[in-house]
Formats: sequence, C-alpha cells, structure tokens
Amino acid sequence: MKQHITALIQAALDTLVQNGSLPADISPSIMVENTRDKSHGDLASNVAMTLAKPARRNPRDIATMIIEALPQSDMLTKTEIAGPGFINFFITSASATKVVEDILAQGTDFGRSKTAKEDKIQVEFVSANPTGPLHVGHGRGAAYGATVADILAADGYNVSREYYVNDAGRQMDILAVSVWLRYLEHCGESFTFPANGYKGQYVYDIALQAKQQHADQFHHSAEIVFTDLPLDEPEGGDKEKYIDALIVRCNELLGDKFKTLFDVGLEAIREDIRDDLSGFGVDYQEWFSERSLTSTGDVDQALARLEASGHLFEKEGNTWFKSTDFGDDKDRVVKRANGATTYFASDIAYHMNKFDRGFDKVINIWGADHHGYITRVKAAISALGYDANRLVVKLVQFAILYRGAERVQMSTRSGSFVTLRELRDEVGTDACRFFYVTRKADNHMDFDLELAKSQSKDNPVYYIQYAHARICSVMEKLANSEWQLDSQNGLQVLADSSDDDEKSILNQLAKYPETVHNAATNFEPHLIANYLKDLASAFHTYYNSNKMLVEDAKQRDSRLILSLAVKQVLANGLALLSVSAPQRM
RNA sequence: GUCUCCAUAGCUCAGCUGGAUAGAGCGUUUGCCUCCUAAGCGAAAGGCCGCAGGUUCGAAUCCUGCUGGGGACACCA
Repeated sequence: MKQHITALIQAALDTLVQNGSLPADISPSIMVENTRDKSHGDLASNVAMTLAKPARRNPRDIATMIIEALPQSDMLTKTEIAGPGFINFFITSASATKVVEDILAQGTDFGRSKTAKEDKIQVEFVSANPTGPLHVGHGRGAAYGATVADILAADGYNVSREYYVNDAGRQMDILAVSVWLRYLEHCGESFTFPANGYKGQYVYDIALQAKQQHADQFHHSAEIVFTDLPLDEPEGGDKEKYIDALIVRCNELLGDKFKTLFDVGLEAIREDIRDDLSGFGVDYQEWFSERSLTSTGDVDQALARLEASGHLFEKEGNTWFKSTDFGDDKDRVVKRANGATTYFASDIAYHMNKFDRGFDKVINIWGADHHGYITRVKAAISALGYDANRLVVKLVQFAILYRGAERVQMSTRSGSFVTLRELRDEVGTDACRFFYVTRKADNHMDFDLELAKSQSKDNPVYYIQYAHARICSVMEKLANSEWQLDSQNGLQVLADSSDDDEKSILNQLAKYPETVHNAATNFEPHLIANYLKDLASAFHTYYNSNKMLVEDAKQRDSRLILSLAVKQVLANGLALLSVSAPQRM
C-alpha cells in the first residue's frame, strides 16, 4: 500500500516537473507514513513540506499541485491537505481488507520475506565459558540472539547460529582441578577446598560421574596432593597463585590422564548447556571449539598473515599486534615470551575462520563486559584484509536480578547464582523468552524474581496468548455449531464495513510485514513484542464490544474472518519469538 | 582518566529513524460477566520528554556542551 502511494506521488512529481511547475533538479525521498490519528486518513506524506525550500514555494501550494497531478487510483477514497502541508490519503476499506486475504492465503508465511536474500549471516551468541551451568544473565543473550537469528531468517537471510566453546585456557583448568578435588573427596580424602575453585553443586555431580566412569584412576592421597603448596587466601596467601600451583600439581600427578578428567568436566557442562538452551527453544547449527583453532593451525595461520602484512612486532620477548594502526588505544599482545598465544590470538583466528567459511556478515552477541574488545577485534579483521563492517557486534546489557528490593549477587565461582533452568522452571519458558526480549538489548534490565514468579499472570505474554486462545475458543464453538464460515461472504462484508475497531485491526495487521523487516534490519526483536501487544489490545477491544457467533451470517462471517487473520498473525509473531500460541488457557 | 549506554507518568518501559493532541503495563480512583474465556474491556487522575544552546517549516527524536546515573577498560582468560 505504501509503495502504491509512493508510486502515485512520484508520478505526480514527474508530471509537475515536466510541465514546469516544479524545478527539474529536485529529487526528494518520498516518505509515506501511517497516521496516528484516524481523522488524518490512513497514510500521510510530507513531501510537500520537504519540497518547499528547494522549490521556493509555499508547502500548501505544492501539496495542492501534487494532489491535482495525482493519477487516479481505485484504492483511495480521497486525499486532502492538512496542517502545514501534509497530504493525507484515505484508503478504501476494500483495499484495506485485502490484507486479510493475504494473511489467510499465506498462512505461516505471512510476514516472512518472499524473496530469499543472498547474504549468509552468522549469529554467534551466548558462548559462555563451559565452567558451569548457564545463569539468568546468559538467558538474556540467549533469548536475544536466538530471536535476532530467527527474525533475520524470516527476513530472507541464510542464517547460521553458532556457540563458541571456550574449551581452552586457565578457567577450564581451574574447573578441571575443582572436579578433581571433589573427586578426591568422593574417594574419601578430606582437605580444605581452595578459595578460588568452583564451588557449585554441579562440580560434585561431575566428580561423581568421573568416579563412576573411571573408578580410582585419578586417586592420589591428600597428603601428596597438598605438600609444598603456597598459602591459600584464607591463610593469608594469594588465591590465584594457590590455584595455579594446584593446576600444576594436578598435571604432574595425573599426566596424560589430566586431559581425560578435563574432558569429563568439559563435556558434562557443554551437554548440560546444550540441553538447557534446547529447552529454552535455542538451537545451534554449530558448536565451535576454541581448542580446534590451535589444532588445525588456524591460530598460527592468522598470526602468519598478520606478520606477512606487517602488523606484528616484537617487544620484550612478546609478540604484539599493532592495533593502534586501526584506532585502538594501545597495542595488544598475541604471543607471550614463553610461546603461548593469548586468548586474543584465538579470537583473531576465530574471526578469520568465520569469514573463510563464507559468511558475508557476522553478528556477535556479547555481554556488555566485552565492550572494550570490539575495537581490537575489528582492528584484527581489517588487518587481515576483510571489511570490518562485515562484523556487527551487539552488546547485551546484563539483567540485574532483584529478589524484591534486594539485589541478588551472582558469581559462578562461588556457586551462588540463579540458573537459567531454575528461572525457566519457576517463571516458564514462554514468559522468560518474551520478557527478555521486550526491552532493547542495550538497555539495562531489572529482573525482579519475586515479581516474575508471583505475578507471572500479569506478564504481557499472557495477554497476547490469551487473545490467541480466545479466537481458538470461538472457532471451536463454531465447529460445534450448525454454522459454516463463508470466507467470501465475510471478506465482502468486511470490505463494506466502516467499523472503527475493524479498521484499526486491519491497519495493525497490514503493519506486520514491515515490523518484521524493521526488527531484522535493526536487530531489534522488541519491535515484534510491542507489535504483538498492540495487535492483541486491538483485538481484545473488538472482542469485548462485538459478539462473534451471532445469527446474522454477514456479521458473523466478517467478524470470524477478521479474527482468523488476527489469530494467524499472532501465531506467526509468537513463533518468531519462540513463544507458544496456546489453543486454550 | 578513556570509552560506551542511559535519563520520558509514582514504578518498569515504548515512541514506527524529524511530523499533527507524547503512549502502554503495573499502581491509584472507578464502571462492565442471565451473552463466544473478566488472564479481558471502558473511563478518570497522573508529564518542564534531565538542563542549556544549535540545526529548520517542525525536535522527546539529529548536533554540541553541561548535570546526574549504569557499565566496561591495566600483556586477564
């Protein structure tokens, strides 16, 4: 509809330029927008006002000329000039009704892009370290990332979802040691658990699993394990040095078996995370291992490429990437003097790998704490010879948890946190998915657990689902009656209707495809959530003032056909957010 | 110190990328079930859109400065 009117205006402008009423060198971008107030028609354009200055004419005069030059259209009832020079368009109810036909014909495809786009897009999200179960903070990234991916797919892109598994590095070593120590406890040893170890209950569970699978292969007496170690923090020592010493000790004592134990922990947690996310409606095409970057030689290759293009230098034995050449505020170490590559080096290799896999665009959903990381990663991408704009980083602010008025402190290390799984169990997956996505990702979010749990019925997601369930219920009643729905009759009556509630629903329905498109191009799923609330609201109003199943076949058919269209769009929108559309509630 | 995000109703937040009288939920006051689901609908009250400039026909929206808040940042994975 908007395109249609834009074309009409363009035609009118062409005519005016040809007959000399307007100068030839104007090339306005024609904007057609939905009106807020229905007395201003259905759609409005401000071209006349934007043309006023270059054409050196009064905007209302220009508007008059445009209207006179406008080609005939059977989709419009009238056009008028309003305010300082708006042109308001009034659409015939017949053409407004066409959207209902479209929706019913296209079904679940309504709102999805009709043309597949060439671009391959990768969305990488969550990627939490596999050192423990996901907590509610990760939930937001999961809901946001998954929804962005789904919306992009709906907009016609070829989308791949990926989880980067940080299965290398010190954090994982600490986890392995933590598992080992709990394992030793299961073997009957007793000692004080290190201050810096992972203390969560899940570590016991994994240790028990290790014991069942590998018997006492990893068993050493506490005496041997703890001889000649530096002091831990509670004794006045340094907890970091202490845990590092334990990692070394664990390696010495276990030798080759260290990796076996390490992998027991890694796989247990990775599978737990995979399972958890899957239950949250979040599934991936690829679980990418950080370790694999080293074994395939990607890290070396990436560094070699940077070396070859002259972006590396040596200083004090370390190898540095000259990221300041690309706007970073300092250079970064990629390889330490001892030959170990840094975490950053892995990241460079990872992004090289992403582009080499043929993704045209790569979207990283990161927690807000990675903010400072963006410049250097983009710098590396540029240095490798790729266009850094092909990487889009979306930062997700943390959800700050409250229990009532009290802020909940969370730490994976100490094991005191609310897991995503607990949250799902208590609040429900639908409500969680929806709630996480109702707010813009870059805004802070207060997540009050008490509120989410105790007042879950006030959650807007139920409001939307309720509208869907109501329609389903009416349809069920219809099926059990002697009446049949005559769609053609319904559409005709609807086209002749001048009911305000019906018009506003039609208007809202017509906005769905562009809402999906906007949400996709701006990576803003909350637009869908807001849209659905509005649509549900329009429907609830309509439902309350009109009975659907009435004797009069004309009224009945038109109301039912409109409701069916609403039901379809609600279902499509909820599906995009991975929220269920229940038949009854 | 540098970077970044934010500031809109009592509270939590929208505001369609610059449009006409700034919206919703919760909370407050209040009306509506002999009728398809009251997890709903209607009405009322509630606003210096943080402050000050600038850009133009027009600013909550764009630019600059200020104030106030969240967060990030040190060869740490």
